[in-house]
Amino acid sequence: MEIVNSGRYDRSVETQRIDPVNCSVARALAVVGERWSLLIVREALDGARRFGEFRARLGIASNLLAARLDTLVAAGVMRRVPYQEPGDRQRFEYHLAEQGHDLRPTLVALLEWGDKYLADPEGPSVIVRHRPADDDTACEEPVRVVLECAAGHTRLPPEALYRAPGPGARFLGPAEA
Amino acid sequence: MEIVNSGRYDRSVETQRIDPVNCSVARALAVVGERWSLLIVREALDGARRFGEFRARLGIASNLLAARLDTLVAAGVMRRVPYQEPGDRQRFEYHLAEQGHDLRPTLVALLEWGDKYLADPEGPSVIVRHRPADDDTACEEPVRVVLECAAGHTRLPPEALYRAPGPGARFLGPAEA
DNA sequence: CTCCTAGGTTTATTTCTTCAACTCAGCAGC
DNA sequence: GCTGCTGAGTTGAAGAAATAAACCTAGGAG
Repeated sequence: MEIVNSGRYDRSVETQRIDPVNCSVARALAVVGERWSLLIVREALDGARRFGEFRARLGIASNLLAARLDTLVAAGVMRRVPYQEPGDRQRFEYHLAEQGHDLRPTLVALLEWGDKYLADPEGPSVIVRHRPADDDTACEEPVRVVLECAAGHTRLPPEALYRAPGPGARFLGPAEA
Repeated sequence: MEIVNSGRYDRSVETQRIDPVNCSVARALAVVGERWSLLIVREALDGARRFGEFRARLGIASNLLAARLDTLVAAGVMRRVPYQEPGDRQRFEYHLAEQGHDLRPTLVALLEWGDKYLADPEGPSVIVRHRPADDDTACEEPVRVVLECAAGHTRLPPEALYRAPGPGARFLGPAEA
């Protein structure tokens, strides 16, 4: 029953535990909802790649960091990439895979929420800005996350949404509302 | 060697634990990063209000549900509201506060990510749609989360962002990037 | 030959989850 | 007025996970 890939426990994508509803939010949380996972991804998005870098930035215990990196690699969020400093042996660093980059909106949303309700009295410690690409204007403006529907209505307020069943819907509970 | 800042981070809620960096993401996760919190908020956004409703939908143990609801109420994400069914004693139900509604973008982002990478073979089980308001067109189109900068550039890809220090920035680690 | 360093393991202790059983207050039926 | 039922929780034991700290390992430097 153990799906162990390289270390002790795994239960990453096959959790069976925290997936009481057939919902992608639950499945996403099964992968990145563990205690340090999103913070690791955040640091990776900010450029961290090496074990010690994550460790120093986050203050996480090394065994937990190792376990979380294993989970994230197994889930395809990060890749384990060998490198070799001149005059040193081969080691590994951890790069974000596409899946990891795609967590950016989630993290921006969380950051925004935290800034709004839990900010430091001095203000936010981090601002996400628009990095100008080659042909783009050099805007550097702060970035926010907005909800937009396929018809083009944008900046929808949270109340303007509702959940509708999709093709994979499965109603297992008694009270469906 | 441990960089963990000794005792300066009690000001927010009761975190104490997962706030190694002065960052709103970490603080947000201290509030809603516990194992069931976001799922509870999701159900609340979908209309759940009563203890038993959350319990039936999520399959969570009742003591944990009670504990999480307490945490969410203490953090201001939900409100505990008395109600009384005719011919029954007073009980409490749990309504989302504004803070809770503002988690919607985070949940949509997570849903989108889960749909992209972990979806059911049959497709997503839930689609978030635009609910038409009174004066609005009845669009009902699916909703996505997009990144938009203050200069109006919208649908930014994840790579187009970078983290810049804000007013409350505090650099405690060695490598700042 | 020993020390240093990055990148981890191992181990012991504390804390959190889970599951199951139990409480509590009011109502309904007998 | 006693029994049982229901929704909303508490309590307690057992297992899993988090934490902290010590330990290991492979190569290079002194």
